[in-house]
Amino acid sequence: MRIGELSERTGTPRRLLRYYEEQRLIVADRSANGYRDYDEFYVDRVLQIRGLLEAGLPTRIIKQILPCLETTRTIHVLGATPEMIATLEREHQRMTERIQGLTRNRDAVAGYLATVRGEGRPDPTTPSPRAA
Amino acid sequence: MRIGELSERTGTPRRLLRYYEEQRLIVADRSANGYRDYDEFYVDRVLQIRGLLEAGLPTRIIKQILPCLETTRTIHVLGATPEMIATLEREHQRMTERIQGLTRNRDAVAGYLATVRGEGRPDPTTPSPRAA
DNA sequence: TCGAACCATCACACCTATGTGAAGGTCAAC
DNA sequence: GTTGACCTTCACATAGGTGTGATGGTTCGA
Repeated sequence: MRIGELSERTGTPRRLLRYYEEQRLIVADRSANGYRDYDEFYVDRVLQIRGLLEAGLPTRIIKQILPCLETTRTIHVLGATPEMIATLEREHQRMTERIQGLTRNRDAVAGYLATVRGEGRPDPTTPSPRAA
Repeated sequence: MRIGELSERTGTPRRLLRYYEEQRLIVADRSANGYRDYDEFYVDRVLQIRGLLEAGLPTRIIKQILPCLETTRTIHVLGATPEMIATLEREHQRMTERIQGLTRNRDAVAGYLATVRGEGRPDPTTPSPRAA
């Protein structure tokens, strides 16, 4: 498929698809006329990239962890250099910390919401933790 | 305490403390000589801000949710406007999605690590999902 | 009274992920 | 064969979180 279709199917501006390519997160074949030609595969891949970006990882790191996250679930064990494994371990660690921090803060927000919603007479649409 | 101490105790560059103030995430008293004067309280507060930034929230949003997250755990129920509650609900939702996305990807990385570490013979320190 | 170590403001610079538009090639349909 | 919808590259712009340095005031100890 060409860039327009990939853009539409992933909800990603063409500009960004070119950017991801520039950052070497994806690689596009070229048809005779120079147009980018994407395999079906890239729909998932782009979605995954966006998910990781959304999660706060920089393209630099995403580039490193992507090869391990084949959407086909065929894990690429081959070619795992020690440096790469170290990077992954570090990043795994960071992701975990991030998740914890986010969770803590989200729960704090949730607690606050429960309180203000309850404000004496509990809101039936949103059971508060203690009201449950 | 002055900015230097707060900086050191929170591991945050002075520059950023001033930036957070500019963004109105924190407010500093001023002593007679014009120096910023921080209450003990701000150590926690700054740490919290950094946690939220680290989690990917922009200062704009952090500013809104901070008043609900008093570290003293004295929840500020007063002055919760409907707009603010709506923002919080939206943000709570986004945080949850973020956590899910992050978790999914982290687990994928973990799975990969478990595989390459075990490379045939499973690594006892990292139980693989199916081995468990 | 001098120097070191603080503090202040201001301002320019950077990086990353984006937006946006210009200038031009390709191709299918009318 | 021209129009319109695609595609290309190039390039400048913006926003948010930071880095860094210039320039100068305050405080304190030697």
